[in-house]
Amino acid sequence: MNPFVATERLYASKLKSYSPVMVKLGLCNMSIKLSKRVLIKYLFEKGKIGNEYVVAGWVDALRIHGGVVFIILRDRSGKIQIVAKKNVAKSAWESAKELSVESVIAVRGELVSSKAALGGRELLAKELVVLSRADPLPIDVKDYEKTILAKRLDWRYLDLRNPRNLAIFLIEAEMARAAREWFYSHDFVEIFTSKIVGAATEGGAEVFSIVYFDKPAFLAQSPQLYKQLGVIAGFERVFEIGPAFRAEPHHTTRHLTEYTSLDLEMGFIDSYEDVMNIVEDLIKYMVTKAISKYKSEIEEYFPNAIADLPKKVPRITIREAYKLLEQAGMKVEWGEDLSTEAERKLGEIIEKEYGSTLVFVIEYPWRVRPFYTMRKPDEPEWTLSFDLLFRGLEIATGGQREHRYEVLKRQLEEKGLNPKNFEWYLNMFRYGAPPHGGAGIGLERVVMQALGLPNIREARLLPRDPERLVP
RNA sequence: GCCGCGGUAGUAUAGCCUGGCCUAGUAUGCGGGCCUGUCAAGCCCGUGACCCGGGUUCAAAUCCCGGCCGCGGCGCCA
Repeated sequence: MNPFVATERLYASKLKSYSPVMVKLGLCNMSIKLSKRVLIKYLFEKGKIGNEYVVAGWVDALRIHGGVVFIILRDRSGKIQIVAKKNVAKSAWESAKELSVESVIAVRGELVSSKAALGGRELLAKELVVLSRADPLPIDVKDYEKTILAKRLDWRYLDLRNPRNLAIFLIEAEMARAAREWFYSHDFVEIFTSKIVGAATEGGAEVFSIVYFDKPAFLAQSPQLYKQLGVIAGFERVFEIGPAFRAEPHHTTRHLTEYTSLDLEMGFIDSYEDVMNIVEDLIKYMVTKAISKYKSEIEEYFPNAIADLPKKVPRITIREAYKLLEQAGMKVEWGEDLSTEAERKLGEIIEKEYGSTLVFVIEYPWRVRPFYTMRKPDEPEWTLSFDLLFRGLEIATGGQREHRYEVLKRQLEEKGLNPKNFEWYLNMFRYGAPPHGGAGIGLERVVMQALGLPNIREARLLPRDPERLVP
């Protein structure tokens, strides 16, 4: 049995009986059975000219003439032209000429070859049933550029009827799948940590407050402390793909208040170099898998997408970065974090000098890094940490963590945090904690930079920003 | 949070600076008509809008003030 038909029969077998709604709609009386449905792709790959098939999907386009109606029907596998002719099947033609774009229909028809039709085949309708008629559309589904992003997001489910916008999420899903595959094959254990927390994890980014019965609580801004728990507990290597929340009122094209964080943490490392090796390998695997699987979609819809990734990702210290930026005529503050403009500029410089769209910037100043970061033994003002920039935008942060109890406690206090709030966390380091490190990767940012999207909201199914909470 | 730009039919825009000729233009959508090979179908007819409140003026889409909403830059971050 061919895989397309098999999938559809699997669905059908779950529908043991018709629902009262179907009876009311008269769907039980129609001679088209959705259980006999084949995917459109099947008609082009395996369909026999002259045979009858049932297809169903959305009306992608409509061209209504006098005695003939052309319908471009779309399902998840592709598109095919349906022809309804008055002198072939009058009732099918009558239904067809009353259709609207994006309505859902089922068609029984004969597969015929046609020089004029796309792909050389079309379906000559014998019977056509309107399963759900669509009202006039509030946004332009055919050409997404004709509607501003804010309105598209208000009607996200219609926006995704556009294959370009849907492709973003197919690619994102493939990246996440590839990441999991990579982690599992490298002996990492997937963990699922709580997103409701009693204390802010890092003290840096703003957190969302929630009410947890009678206690104050927060939405987790990062699984940082819990993935360290995983390592110390004895998993040694853990990862998590989950949401992270940031209550920063950003108005930019690269921030979300809720995003997907791809986190990893590993024990028994010699240095943060080990973590960078892992991150480099992982990112390459994720991105390469996705862009090769969706090569044709990317060529068709994303002119600014990257073609491939560099073989070797350069690693430069932030002090070298300051120098490069100064040489390029930019004013930089030594010992400070890189500004947005500086990161962008650095991305350009590295791409020109090293031919790489990716760059690790290492040894960030202690004053801009969180308390758990391990400092450079010989130069304590600098840290064993890194950021990964992709086309001038930070997509990952990581480093080696401080695992020595006394040092960690001192660093916590130095950052002005109250050790009482971190008691459970500090205690972990009293009962055997291996040297370890890890990183966090922003999934939407990877997608955005890989595809060259102008706004990160495009890479999030239902984005949350300071204003947007619906849908 | 600070700063800047904007809000005109379902959608996208013109008009605003320099108030009147705006009965608000165009494209697309939508409704109707003609059409049996279209493929962004075509042709004809029709439909539909100045964010809200206040002010200035003989006169406001246009100028001023307030509000709401949207977009972007920065800081910060993934």
